[in-house]
Amino acid sequence: MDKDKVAEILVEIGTLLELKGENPFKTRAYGNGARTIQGLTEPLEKLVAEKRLGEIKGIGEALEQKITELVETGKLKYYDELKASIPPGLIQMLEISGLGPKKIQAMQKKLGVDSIAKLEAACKAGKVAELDGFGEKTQANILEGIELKRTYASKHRLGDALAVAEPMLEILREHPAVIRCSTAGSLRRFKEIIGDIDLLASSKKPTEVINFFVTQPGIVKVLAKGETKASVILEGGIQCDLRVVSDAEFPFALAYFTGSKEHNIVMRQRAIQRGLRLNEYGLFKSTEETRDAKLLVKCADEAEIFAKLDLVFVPPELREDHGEFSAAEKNDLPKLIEWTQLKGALHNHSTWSDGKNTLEEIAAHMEELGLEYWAITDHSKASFQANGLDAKRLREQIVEIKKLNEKIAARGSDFRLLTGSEVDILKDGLDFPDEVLAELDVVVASLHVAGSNEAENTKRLIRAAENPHVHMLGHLTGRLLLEREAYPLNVHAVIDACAATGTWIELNCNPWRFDLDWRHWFYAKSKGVKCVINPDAHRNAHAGFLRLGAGMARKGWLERADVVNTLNLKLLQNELKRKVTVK
DNA sequence: GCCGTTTTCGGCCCGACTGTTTTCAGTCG
Repeated sequence: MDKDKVAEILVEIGTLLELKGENPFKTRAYGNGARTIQGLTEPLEKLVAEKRLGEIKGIGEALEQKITELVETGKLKYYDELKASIPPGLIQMLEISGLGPKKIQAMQKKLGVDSIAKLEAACKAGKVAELDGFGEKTQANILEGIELKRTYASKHRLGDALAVAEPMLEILREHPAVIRCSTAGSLRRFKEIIGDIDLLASSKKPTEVINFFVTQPGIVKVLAKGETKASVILEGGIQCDLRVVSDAEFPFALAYFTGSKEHNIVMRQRAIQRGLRLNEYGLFKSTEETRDAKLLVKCADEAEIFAKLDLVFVPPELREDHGEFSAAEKNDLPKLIEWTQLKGALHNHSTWSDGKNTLEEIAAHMEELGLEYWAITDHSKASFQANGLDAKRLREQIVEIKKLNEKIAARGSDFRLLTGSEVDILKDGLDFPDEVLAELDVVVASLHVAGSNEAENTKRLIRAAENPHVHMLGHLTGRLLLEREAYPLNVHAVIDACAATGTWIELNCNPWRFDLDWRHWFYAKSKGVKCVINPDAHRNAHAGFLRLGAGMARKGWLERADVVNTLNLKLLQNELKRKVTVK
């Protein structure tokens, strides 16, 4: 059993224990264990075989035993029994906003409610309101929560969230009572999937800002509204929370609400170790919880908070408790890539296959953006649904691109389109023979039709990496976020093959993909595999994905030198020729 | 369930908001 599956089961055990009313710290231990396992750089099987799991912080005796059983037998008796003892409907009920383990337990015990359907019926019959600790309002809120869950998804892709969050932030920034404002939460950390949008503002008149916020157009429902905090649902169903604090509190609140929760826990612990107390209002010279301004350690921004805890500034993307503390202590954090360092992209489409813009439109737009190059890598013929090119059309396209480049050069511009193909990885090799691939500037090899056999998929990708003409593997795992899982694949084996052959791996920055996942780049980087941040653009507006892709690369701790398309055109062209030469 | 320059037990981050209460429990982030 692989580590993702193990982590998934540990998380589920935590949830099930929560529903049983277990000690919250015990349930959290399972969640922590899951994150630890997921973040391992060594293969889990190896750690289990060598009995070294217990040496890892956060994995104790109980977790070691359970993980070992899972890895060695693919099953866990404790988990099966636990799962059998809890109706699956209860887990779904946990997803209803406002319902937690305690209320769910109470309703199950007293009303026999063990599914959302039964819960809805009990509310409509007025039975829930009669229970101790419940009332009319709670009952109505549960019904509304059921409706909201039905209507709206609880998870959203980063691109969709940014599209509504950034305009809202601009509106707040314009308000005269707002001093500073920022996104926070998973959005600021650039998680590929976010639950809700967190906004933070500082002001001397918080209530005024809150009142302004909840009356903005595009808000379909106000969930909660207090003096300093409001929660609303935006059109499209994304929840958006705003907190308003004083300007002196702003850096502390920003750090706090940016999280992650795991990162914050370590921050607080570091404060306590230094005889200080950290919360969202400040850092205090006290061992007691306090908000006493006389005890406040003033910090003008987040960097000063980190400094007081003997850390250098940790960029929001790295705040996942994934090793940022040990690196920040030693001033050993990576100098993360900036999206403005990207000079072009190497995987894009045009009207020749399934793209929406012509070669001329693409060249004009990308040059206008200040980029130096843009590779046209339309689909190969096996992707007939995408109007893939055969060798004849591909050669015609090469001629067109060369002509267009000559025109661009004639008016004194250094911008260039590059010729290329996103060649399909078929069952028995690539969709073009080597002599055709040899005519191209850029070759991206992608697996579009994968099988269900992990070994087979892995073998196909490794064989593609071994081809001297293939520069990079495209969207390696084939996942579509919130829609389709990655196909079964031994990612580490493919990364190893790329390391051995000098093949690059794409970080496809279409917000549906973000593939390869940021979590794998630690390993890829450790093996010396280079990244290419590609928008896989099907229309000119998709060039904007580059910014998101750079954010994902930052989450994967990548620096400028790790990313091929930070090179200027000349250096890039040298690199593109290198693989064939060394073979 | 994990952990230990407060070490094998007793903590574990903590405040805002809501709804139900009349001082607090549950939920959320």
